[in-house]
Amino acid sequence: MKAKPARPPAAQMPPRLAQSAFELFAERGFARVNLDQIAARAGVTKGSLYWHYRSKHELLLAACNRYYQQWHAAVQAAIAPRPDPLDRLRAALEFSVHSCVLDTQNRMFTTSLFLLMQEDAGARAGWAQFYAAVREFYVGLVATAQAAGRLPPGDARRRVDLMLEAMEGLKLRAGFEPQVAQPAEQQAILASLLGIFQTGVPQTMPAGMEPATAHLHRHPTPPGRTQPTACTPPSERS
Amino acid sequence: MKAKPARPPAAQMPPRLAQSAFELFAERGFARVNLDQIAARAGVTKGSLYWHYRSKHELLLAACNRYYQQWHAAVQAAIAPRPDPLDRLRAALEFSVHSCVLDTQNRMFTTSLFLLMQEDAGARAGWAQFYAAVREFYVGLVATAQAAGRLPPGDARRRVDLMLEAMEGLKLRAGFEPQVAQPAEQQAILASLLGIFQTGVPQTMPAGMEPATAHLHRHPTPPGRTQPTACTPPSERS
DNA sequence: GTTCGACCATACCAGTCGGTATGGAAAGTT
DNA sequence: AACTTTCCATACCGACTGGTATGGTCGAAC
Repeated sequence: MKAKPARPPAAQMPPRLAQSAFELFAERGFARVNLDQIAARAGVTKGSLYWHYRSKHELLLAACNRYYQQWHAAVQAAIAPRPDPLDRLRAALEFSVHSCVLDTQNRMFTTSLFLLMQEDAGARAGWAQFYAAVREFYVGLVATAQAAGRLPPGDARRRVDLMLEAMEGLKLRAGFEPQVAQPAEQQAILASLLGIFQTGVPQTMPAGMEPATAHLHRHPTPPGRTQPTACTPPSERS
Repeated sequence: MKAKPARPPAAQMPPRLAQSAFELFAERGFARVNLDQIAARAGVTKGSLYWHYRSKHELLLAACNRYYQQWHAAVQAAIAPRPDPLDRLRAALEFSVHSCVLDTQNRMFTTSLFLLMQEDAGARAGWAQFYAAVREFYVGLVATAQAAGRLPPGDARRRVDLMLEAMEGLKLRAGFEPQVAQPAEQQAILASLLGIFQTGVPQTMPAGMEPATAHLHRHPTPPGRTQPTACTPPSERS
């Protein structure tokens, strides 16, 4: 029996702190987390934190690494059991959509990180490296599926870029339109994303080939409601 | 000659404060702007600011309205001279891509706003209203072009959603991959976005129809570099 | 057992920021 | 002119935060 708690080996302190930082940043955002909270969750105090990390900013970069590693492990696990190339792509997309739409920690952390990127070159570089890795991952999936004849040929990299942009935008949209989290909507979004790869070269329609039924399709939005009312102007006081 | 500066009419004070807030939020982000700076840019002091606005948060909503109005005016001006439906859509997309990729104020402001949305229902509701207005605007453009036979038929709303998500993701990506701001790249991205609307119903390719030339398409990424190295772990100190 | 360095806690500092209290000037009303 | 309302400036408070100074503890080497 050991009377004293026997403090944990110091070697695992940096990862523990990084994990605490990641969790808290993901829960409240970078600006709303202070160092005392991060240290407390890791079981130490701020003084110890500063022994392992130079600043709050350095802790953020460590938290980014946790995020990268966790994403990579999760998506690899999601596609591992699938042998078919198109199935692997679909599984990866399904996992990504699901996590973008439901995982609020993911949303909060990346949003917070994007804000910091605006003024922090280190965070920019780190994310750019992560994005490049994700892109290569998806390009590999798409190219394999194309080579296997499960997808029509086309510029895989450019389509992956479009898909990843839509994925990131979807994550933001899920923050204020929660209905995209419904299973049916998720499936429809997944189909849209998959459609990016399933289409051939887009056929451009020249001017002048107006169909006879054109007059049947009416402008679906009443012209009077086109102005964005936005939120109510808060300038008037009671 | 008037000796005194003759203070401006109070009626225009709320818009001036909202504009100052918008500019500063767009330059530095919500958390890094204080009320003294906002008041100073509007030519008053914090005490006066609090006469017109109840809190920093209320000022944020007012700044949102400025953003909404400015976006709407700018995009309307961009498409006004175009009579052809497809041209109007293209012009709107070109304007949006251009502003997403180059306008760092736009990027900073919306990113900051997205972070606040995570915990502020008011900001969420305001943005949702703005997003709905933008979506209806684009759905109108697309439906008109479809009715005129300049675009193939298809679910306009769902395609607009996909396009808007990609647009928002593009804005984020432009923050850490500045090469997307190059004109040629902008054009390519514009083509990708337009392609969302120019494609018909995506043709699903069933399994087993492997083309004879499948072995010619090689995996374009060397398999050894698939692992994301991410940023260097900052846990080790010198 | 002494020493030394890695590791951690306590206390504290210097600065910042949102928000308030208060009084005075300008403009309108009677 | 006297009075009220609207609008704005000054001064200030209280809470919080990133970062530091300093001293203590524990284990291992000698």
